[in-house]
Amino acid sequence: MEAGSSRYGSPEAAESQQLRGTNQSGMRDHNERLVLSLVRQSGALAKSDIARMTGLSAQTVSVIMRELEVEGLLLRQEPVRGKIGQPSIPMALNPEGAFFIGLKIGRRSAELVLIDFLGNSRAMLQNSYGYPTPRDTIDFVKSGIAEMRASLTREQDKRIAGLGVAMPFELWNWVDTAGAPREIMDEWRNRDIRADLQALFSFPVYVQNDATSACGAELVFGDIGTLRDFVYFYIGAFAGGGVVLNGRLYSGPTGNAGALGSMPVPGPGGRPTQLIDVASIAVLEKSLNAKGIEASYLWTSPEEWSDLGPELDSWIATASDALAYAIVASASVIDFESAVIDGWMPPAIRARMVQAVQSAIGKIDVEGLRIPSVREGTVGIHARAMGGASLPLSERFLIGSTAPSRGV
Amino acid sequence: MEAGSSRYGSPEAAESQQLRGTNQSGMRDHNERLVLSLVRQSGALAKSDIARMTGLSAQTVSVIMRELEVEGLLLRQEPVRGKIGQPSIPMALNPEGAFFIGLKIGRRSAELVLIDFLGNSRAMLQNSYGYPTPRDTIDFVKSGIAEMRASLTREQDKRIAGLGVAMPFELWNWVDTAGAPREIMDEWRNRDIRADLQALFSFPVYVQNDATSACGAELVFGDIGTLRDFVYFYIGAFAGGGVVLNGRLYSGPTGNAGALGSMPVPGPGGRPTQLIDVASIAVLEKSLNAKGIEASYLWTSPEEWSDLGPELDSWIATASDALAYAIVASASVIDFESAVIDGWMPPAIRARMVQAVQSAIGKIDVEGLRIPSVREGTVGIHARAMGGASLPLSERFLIGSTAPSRGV
DNA sequence: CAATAATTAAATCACTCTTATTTATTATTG
DNA sequence: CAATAATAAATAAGAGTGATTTAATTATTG
Repeated sequence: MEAGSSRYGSPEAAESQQLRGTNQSGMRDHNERLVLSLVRQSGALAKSDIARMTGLSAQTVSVIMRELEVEGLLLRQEPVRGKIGQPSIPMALNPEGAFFIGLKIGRRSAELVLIDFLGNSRAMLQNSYGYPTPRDTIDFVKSGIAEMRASLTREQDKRIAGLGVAMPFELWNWVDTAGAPREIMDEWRNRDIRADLQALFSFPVYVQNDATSACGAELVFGDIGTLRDFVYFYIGAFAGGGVVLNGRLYSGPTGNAGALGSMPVPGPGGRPTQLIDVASIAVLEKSLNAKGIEASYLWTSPEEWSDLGPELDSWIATASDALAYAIVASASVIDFESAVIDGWMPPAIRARMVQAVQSAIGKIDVEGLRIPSVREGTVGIHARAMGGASLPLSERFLIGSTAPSRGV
Repeated sequence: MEAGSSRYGSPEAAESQQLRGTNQSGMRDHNERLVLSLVRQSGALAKSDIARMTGLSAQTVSVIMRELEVEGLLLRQEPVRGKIGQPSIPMALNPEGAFFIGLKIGRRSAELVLIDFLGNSRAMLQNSYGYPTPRDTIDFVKSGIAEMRASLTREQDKRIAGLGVAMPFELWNWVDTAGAPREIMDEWRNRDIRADLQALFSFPVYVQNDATSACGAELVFGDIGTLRDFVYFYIGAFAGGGVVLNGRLYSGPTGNAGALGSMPVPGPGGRPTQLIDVASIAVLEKSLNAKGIEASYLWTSPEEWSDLGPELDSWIATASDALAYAIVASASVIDFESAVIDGWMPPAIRARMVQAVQSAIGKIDVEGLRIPSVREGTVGIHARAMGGASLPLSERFLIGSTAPSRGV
């Protein structure tokens, strides 16, 4: 069985690759998603605002938004007075409009998160382990989701729109690094985890690369302003990335776009190495362990690391040099506006890394390029699970990138 | 005046960035483009084929294709018999359906090409120079296009759909390399060449990066089979690239996507350098000149280079190492299916380079990546001018990437 | 009260879909 | 080999959907 392309995907992944025609329901669907996307971006918008922004007629927008209000996806806000003319009525997303579940499968732990339509976390569960097994993971999901659903009203439960799973690319190749038995890893390789989970639930189940998911969380829930094209790095036990093009998460033909951990970079002494070998928490842990420093709190308390001394400083330095290099290389493939860095680390450390990366970029020859600005991620440590949850949200309620032309 | 984003673009570039709604004419436009794209890809297709491929109803396809036939864009072929049922009538693109003009502005010469709807070259003009000036370029375009149009019937002339200009990113930064006076280069910087050309013609004028254009030519006219995602390298006086995502040329938010010449790569001795500094014809020329070998025929006869000896061999070796590295780095940003290499060189040399690149990739650590296959470009030396011409074709007749959902 | 802007009802228009029909061809039967 | 059945392509007619246009209503400012 071919791995990869069949690993990631959605219920309809198979047919979506084909070029399809558009009909009226496709047109309406597109316009509805457009309205929801704009309202999400702006907080709240009046129908007349939407009409201006989309070029649709006021009447069309009126019909669409009334329907979205009836469906419980939009909430009427207080009329805005003070301007000439009839006061406008901003429409905001209804937090209770839909719910989404995200699952992150990591090297040391799994996370389940339940979020509402605005991306607020409503419940979160964790499960730690030495290494993940399919059986335990499915048990965790089964009981965890049951517990979460018990906290919802019947009305809310009906509005669960899907489960998104964020997991690493070819997790079964961890044999060496994770200290897991080969037969467990082979189980991961040979099992279709998406299908197994789909069998448990009536809502759709999606699977996506974990770092790509984190990137999706930044896109949908993060504070990115008008940013529409960026490259994203998530520094966890390993390092990975994601790519946003034209306001849309781009996961690539095989779902492995943004495999930035595998980017070749000049290592210590100029010898080429992979980004993941210098810019990951696992490397930091190893260097601490080598000095006899116990560092398991790196995994357990990402909100606050204790004083780490010079090992941390030199890790930040080498990791940032490599990240700077990877950003420049990425910018020569796609002219990203920004590079966003987040990870399983305290915000203060993240801020130091961003600063270090910015100054490291200054030392690289960037002629012929527009260098993306470097910023911190705004979602933080739970970005992967949140990103999993963002997947059904995007699939169901958000718009694709290239706007179909409106015609004249 | 801000350079870059305002440099490249189309007549409607300003508004197209906005998220627009879709209406019926947009839907029809989309479906028409879809039909034309599929017919272009397949050579000729019956209405029933299109209906199956698009998911549109047979009747809808019938109406659309009849109209395209009346407009002279499609040609009815001989009915296909031998299968059960009524014989199908394949519809092919009408070569006379539309005409396009491409202009390449290069370091040593400009090229004008007139192509038909199938991409066949109908006329080609060249203008050599030490360095390009805006005034001479516009004169060349004016007289060249007048000459080309004189060869067309009145009917054909009416079907010219646009002019596409392929020129380097920030051409005015050639001050050092091209030996051109600063004031000429500043003229390039401060002038809006697109507007100047647009003033001369009633059809739309587009401008795009030259290597991106070459990539577009490969996409639209090349023999790429079902390839839908690839990274493209064009090795000319300088080196540049392009990116195709989901079957569509991706030029990026500032039009500088695929600036692969600026990709940092390990140079001779492991010191980081830019791809352009090892993999460009200018570098080859310099190394030949250093040995006292006159090499101006590199520019004048790209179809056949004479015996070049060891300098060529070592150039191919270093260039290929760097290309291999750039391909791996690109693959960690986007999981391209293929890397396509073309350039201003004889096909035999191109073939040697591709082979060398393939074996060089084998020596790089590619864990966690799916390595794209490496292939030769199929358009060849005139890819940039052809790509310019492909720009109005794409804008007017081809489909965007993400298929708008068809709805249920 | 005049001007302005938001909103929406009603009528209209454009485009696709469904259904049914016509036409052309191959496959099968006696 | 002629007659019949099966299959597939193409299209006409009518229904349905959704956006647009037009015009009216409402709420506010100055």
